[in-house]
Amino acid sequence: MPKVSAVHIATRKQQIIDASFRCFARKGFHPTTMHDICTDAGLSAGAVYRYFASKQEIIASACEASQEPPNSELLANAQKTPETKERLHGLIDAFFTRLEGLGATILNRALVQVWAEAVINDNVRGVFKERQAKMADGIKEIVTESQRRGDLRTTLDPNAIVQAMFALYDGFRLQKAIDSDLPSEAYVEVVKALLTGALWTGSPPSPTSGEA
Amino acid sequence: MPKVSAVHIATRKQQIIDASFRCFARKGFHPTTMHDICTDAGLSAGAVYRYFASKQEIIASACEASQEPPNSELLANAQKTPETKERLHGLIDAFFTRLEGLGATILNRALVQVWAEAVINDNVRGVFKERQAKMADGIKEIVTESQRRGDLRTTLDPNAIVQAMFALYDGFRLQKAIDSDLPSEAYVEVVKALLTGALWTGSPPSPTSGEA
Amino acid sequence: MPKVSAVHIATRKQQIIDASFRCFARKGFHPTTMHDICTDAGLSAGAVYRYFASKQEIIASACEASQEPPNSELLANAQKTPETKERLHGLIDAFFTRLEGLGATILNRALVQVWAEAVINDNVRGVFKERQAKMADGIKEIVTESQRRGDLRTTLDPNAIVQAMFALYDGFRLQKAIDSDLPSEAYVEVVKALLTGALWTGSPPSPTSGEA
Amino acid sequence: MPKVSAVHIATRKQQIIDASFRCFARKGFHPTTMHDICTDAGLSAGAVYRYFASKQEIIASACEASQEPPNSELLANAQKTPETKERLHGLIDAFFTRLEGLGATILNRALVQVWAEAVINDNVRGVFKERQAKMADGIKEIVTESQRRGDLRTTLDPNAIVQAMFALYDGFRLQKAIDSDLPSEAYVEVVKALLTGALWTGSPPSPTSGEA
DNA sequence: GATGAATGAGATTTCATTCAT
DNA sequence: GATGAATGAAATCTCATTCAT
Repeated sequence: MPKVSAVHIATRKQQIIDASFRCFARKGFHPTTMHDICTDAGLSAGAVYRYFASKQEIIASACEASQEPPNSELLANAQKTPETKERLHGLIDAFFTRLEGLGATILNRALVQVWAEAVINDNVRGVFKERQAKMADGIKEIVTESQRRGDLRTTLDPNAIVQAMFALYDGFRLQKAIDSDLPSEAYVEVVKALLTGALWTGSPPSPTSGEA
Repeated sequence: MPKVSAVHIATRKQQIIDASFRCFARKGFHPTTMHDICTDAGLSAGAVYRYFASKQEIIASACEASQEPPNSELLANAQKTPETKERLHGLIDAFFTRLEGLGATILNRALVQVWAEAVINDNVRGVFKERQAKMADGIKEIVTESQRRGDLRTTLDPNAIVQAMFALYDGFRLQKAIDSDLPSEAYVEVVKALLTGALWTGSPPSPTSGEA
Repeated sequence: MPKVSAVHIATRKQQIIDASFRCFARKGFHPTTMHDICTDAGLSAGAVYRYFASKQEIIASACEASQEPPNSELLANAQKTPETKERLHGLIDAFFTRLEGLGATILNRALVQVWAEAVINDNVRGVFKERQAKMADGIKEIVTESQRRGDLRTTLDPNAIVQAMFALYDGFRLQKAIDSDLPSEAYVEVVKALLTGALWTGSPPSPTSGEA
Repeated sequence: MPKVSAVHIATRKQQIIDASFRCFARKGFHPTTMHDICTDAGLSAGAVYRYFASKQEIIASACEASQEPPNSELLANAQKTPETKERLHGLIDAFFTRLEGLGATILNRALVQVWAEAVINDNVRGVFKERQAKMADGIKEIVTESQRRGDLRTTLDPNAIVQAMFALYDGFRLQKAIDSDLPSEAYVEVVKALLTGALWTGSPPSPTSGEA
């Protein structure tokens, strides 16, 4: 019985989280009512409250769920690729490929709501920073490895490089959240070019350039 | 009398917008109550409603106010600088310098709320896209001019380059909204390096690289 | 479940309409607060709003409920009486008998509020005129039949005669709304006398009298 | 100075009462705001409050003003007419002639509001009943005189006859308040006929008819 | 387990009234 | 005297949450 129950509970919880995602992407966290979620999930208020103690708990669960699943696999794949340039391009493709497909718009829109909530809600911010830090660590390894190889300039702060990579990713998700029809291909090319020196075709940097 | 009145009205409106900004940055649009705004502005409910017809109107005004003022001056300055690299660096400095100072944290946090609202609110989204487009146009001129000069690769879509520049800016503002202590210097260096070919120190791109 | 629900809903709606009637008779539509209605109905605000979407909807429902139920039965009874005089007396008795009893004062007072609302509110006026017209049609048949028989002067406009009958009824209800102790008997006698030629005992009308 | 002041005060008061009348006829007492009245009167809130202590006072004044001015003259005129039938017809004409003209619709509509207020407001009801009683007294004299002359049946309660006369008047005003286009002529003919035995053309009443 | 009617605190908004200028 | 900005109590309505069935 506990086994069956556990599966049932997980199913119901997922059903509710899925519904809340759709609602949050459509109306944001606070304008979404419990009634909205119940209707979208096809459950009664009483049923929903059996699985989540409060709306806050649903918001927290949705925030957690909104973040990338542990991408150790992604990084492991990247590390299999020997050449730095191919490795970075592969990483970029892996991330941006996620932004295609039907569920991506809902995910992007919900993510922007999560950001807004992280700004004002200590708990959500805590979870958010933790996940972000974990992901950053994985990327940072790749960056410092690339610096060690002499493919990325060593005078630049590897943390800041990672921040820029996140910015290029999140900034684009924001743009897609607001305009879901935005195509990705040209943007991905630019990101690849930025990270592997293929944008700038002017005079090469002076030896000390970039050392502020 | 009209003179006095007009000034008075403008003052009060600004007072209310300022208060609402602080509230919105702290709690987000929807959890902020009119009571919060009244208290923060030091006015009674009736007084606030003399200047704004509804909470929605205050939100809309705050959204408009949150966006960069028309930065024609910024662009004009950039265009005075002859060399492309200096020009881009100047532009980057101009934008990121704004992110320092006391009000910047409030502005960044409020901006993330504006993004979240733009995702779910047609009116706010409309205003947002319009302003964004206007700013993008200015930047795009600089990008295409740089491509014409042969300083930026012409096979890359200038619109996508502008998108990447926005992403590098907005993505960082998001990070500062969530962690206001984040220092800017190292990040700015990376952005400059990215745009002027100073990050990548590995093998140069093959002639056809970047042509997807 | 639908059966139980339907009965339950009807019961609750009636409970709320009854309470609102008492409140409206006591304080009028606009000075009556939702709190008054909730208290009088013994329900919470939320419960009341489950059955009526707004105060306006309660007012509209009360206005409809305040009007005489379709009195086809009344008219059918009248038409069974062969003699015109008896027929009119029966009709008068039927109408005025309604004005006795406990609920009548509340009904009269609420009705005056409905009149006031009909004057200023297009929707209420529409419903009011429609019901009034339906009732007038029934009475008019009796009047024209009486004229055909030669019992009522044919030179008088039957519509105007019906209007006068309504006036004698509504005008008295107004008086009872303001002074609920007013006795009905003497008044009813006068109405009967007016309609069946028993008031005037002076010289008979000249043949052309009444032809303006 | 006191003389000038007195005139000024009276002028202003009248200006405010006139404005409030228009507002009350349009929206009813309670939905009318002080702002409505100020705007319609072309005065500021402060100015209005110099002449009336509260909205209630304006309502009370409007209620008083809404009632027929002491119609001693009307009655005196009637009493100059020797014959009962002419006398009653003259009285009826005098009353109903007032219902023509531009201001009459506003007056009728406002009057219905006054009735509604009289039902729920002790002060207004008091004033209303007093005025009503005064007017009734005058009419009653004419009725009893007519009974003494043998023109109206003496077995009918003179008070009830007066009530019926009021009902015929007020009931019609109600109808005109709701439908201002309603013509008066046919109705006036019916009222004259009712009161002077010209409606009923059937069998005469039995000697004891009307004695309940 | 599931339901959905009921609760009631709290949100937005209005408006009669005051008072400094 | 006149103005109209400001006040703040109170009204309408919503919605997260509970609990009897």
